Amino acid sequence: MDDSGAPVATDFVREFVKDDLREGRYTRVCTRFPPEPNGYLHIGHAKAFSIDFGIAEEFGGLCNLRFDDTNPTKEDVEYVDSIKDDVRWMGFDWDDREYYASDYFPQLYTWAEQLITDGKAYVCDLTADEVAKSRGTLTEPGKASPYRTRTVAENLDLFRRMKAGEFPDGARTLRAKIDMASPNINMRDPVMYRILHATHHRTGDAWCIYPMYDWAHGQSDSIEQISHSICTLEFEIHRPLYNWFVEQLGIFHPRQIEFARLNITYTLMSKRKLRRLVEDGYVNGWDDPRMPTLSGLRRRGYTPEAIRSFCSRIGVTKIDGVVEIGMLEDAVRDDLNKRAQRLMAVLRPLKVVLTNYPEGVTEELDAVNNPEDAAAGTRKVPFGRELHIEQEDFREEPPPKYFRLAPGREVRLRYAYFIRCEEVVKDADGNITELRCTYDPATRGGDAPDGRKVKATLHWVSAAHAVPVETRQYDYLFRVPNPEDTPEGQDFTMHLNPDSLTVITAQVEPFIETLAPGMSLQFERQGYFCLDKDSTPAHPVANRTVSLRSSWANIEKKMQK
RNA sequence: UGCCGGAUGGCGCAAUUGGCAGCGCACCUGACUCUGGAUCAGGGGGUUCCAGGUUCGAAUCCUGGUCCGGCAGCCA
Repeated sequence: MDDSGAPVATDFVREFVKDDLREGRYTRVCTRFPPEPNGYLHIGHAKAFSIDFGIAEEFGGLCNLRFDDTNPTKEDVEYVDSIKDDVRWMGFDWDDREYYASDYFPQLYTWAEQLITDGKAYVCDLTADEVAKSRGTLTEPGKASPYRTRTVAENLDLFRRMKAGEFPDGARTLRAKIDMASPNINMRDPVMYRILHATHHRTGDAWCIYPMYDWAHGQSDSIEQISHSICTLEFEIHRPLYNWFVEQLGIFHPRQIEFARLNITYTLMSKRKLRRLVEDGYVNGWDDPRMPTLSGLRRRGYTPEAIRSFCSRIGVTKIDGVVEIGMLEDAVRDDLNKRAQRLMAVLRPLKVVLTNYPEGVTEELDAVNNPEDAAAGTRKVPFGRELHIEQEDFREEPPPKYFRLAPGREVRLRYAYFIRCEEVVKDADGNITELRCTYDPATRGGDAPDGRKVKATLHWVSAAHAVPVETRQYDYLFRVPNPEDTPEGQDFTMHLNPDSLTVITAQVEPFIETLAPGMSLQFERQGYFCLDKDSTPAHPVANRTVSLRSSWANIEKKMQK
């Protein structure tokens, strides 16, 4: 139970940790988030580090940030910087415990020599192709490398010369001597070191041999005294290998627990494929608001609270499933509803002239900033004779259940007056260009003293005061729930949604000019927006985070069927 | 065909470890409302993968099967 008496969410990982503590396998909890700096973090990583940091915090332990930077050909400081920004933005703190697997290269090297000395590792001269062939298959055992029986002295000598740079890339590897017949292919003498004459973003040219992930990861955890090494399902089959290494070395033994990675409909969660979208120009960078990256979601207007809430709602299991994107959208709406500054913005303007309203007069009307938060106060909205309303808020021939404006009908303009549509003005082609309406001065503020009701309240903006704002309306990046499902010979790009971005210049009440970029907004009756980083006072730009729920949209959809 | 793992309403998860299968999202109905939003009240939807077994009683234990995912990088 927490302070409110509500049960604290638990899951199988937390239960394991609890058991370990109770049974004394570990005396304190230490976890880590171990990204490779080869791309930007996405919401799947947010799930992972919410578990890592969350569990550490709940059990009074610590969570380290460690960069698994063992492959210099794919990594870059740009990525380490973005990763730190994203984790911090999400509200997690690793204090000074910022570690790098590359810091452990010397220790790893020493341990490798120890395994050689113990006869548990050897230098192999087979090519990559030959290793692949001799590894066997899923159903047949592998064949021993002809170099498997080299003497300790020869192995040591060769390994030192590998390190000294005497051999070209790929010429030799250091391999663990385990079991070529193991049913677990990871145990068939896995490669520990490869020769790579590449400059590392941190260690420069100090090394020309680099540890494989499988050799580096478990020992890195061990060095940091990680009690619970929480990772995704695909590493489950590697666990016996990690255990083997720490046992041979006789060092601290972390417990690895695997959970299912996050999948969400209508998007992708693979760093490789996301990079492809960026590099081939399908999106405008890693922080494109259509991307499921944390930087993209941030720019889109998602808040850390919304993402954390989503992560806790989806839970942690070993079931490899797919979360409907509606869950994520519900989490942002829920959060933004409580915090977003309300504004009126007309996306597709329809001119309204109030024929009985004096010309050249401007009134200032009071509007509530956030009905969910009285502390947010009110603001003034200018009102005049000529207004814009939303095109879709008028129908010359209203269908059943359509409550909005129509000829002869009366509706309320939010925070303003009741108006009645008296005349529809059309151009030569029959397009509606203007509505001529009358207003009822007695309804100022939005209430009728005689108690009469209207069925609809419309948002509006004064034509004389409207500020043009570029709005970017985003739709799903893919047209299908599972973009990875493609016919033979095709790839996920075939499912890209050509309409994932629609730019519309909206007419917005002038209050928007006082707001800072990044602030959460709601354009009433439309959706949640936030001011983009491209926004300037002269040219405001707003991204649509997510539309508002709309029961009218559902009714319309059903009527079409 | 080998090994590892998984299976509970459409989706995500629970079920005090053998005791009336619940919750969130989605969906539907109604109330309320100056956002067709929010809120509130209610509703539909389950062969708990299948078949046997143990038991007064099985989502849970046992046996056998089915289906799905992962693993054959000098990637992580």
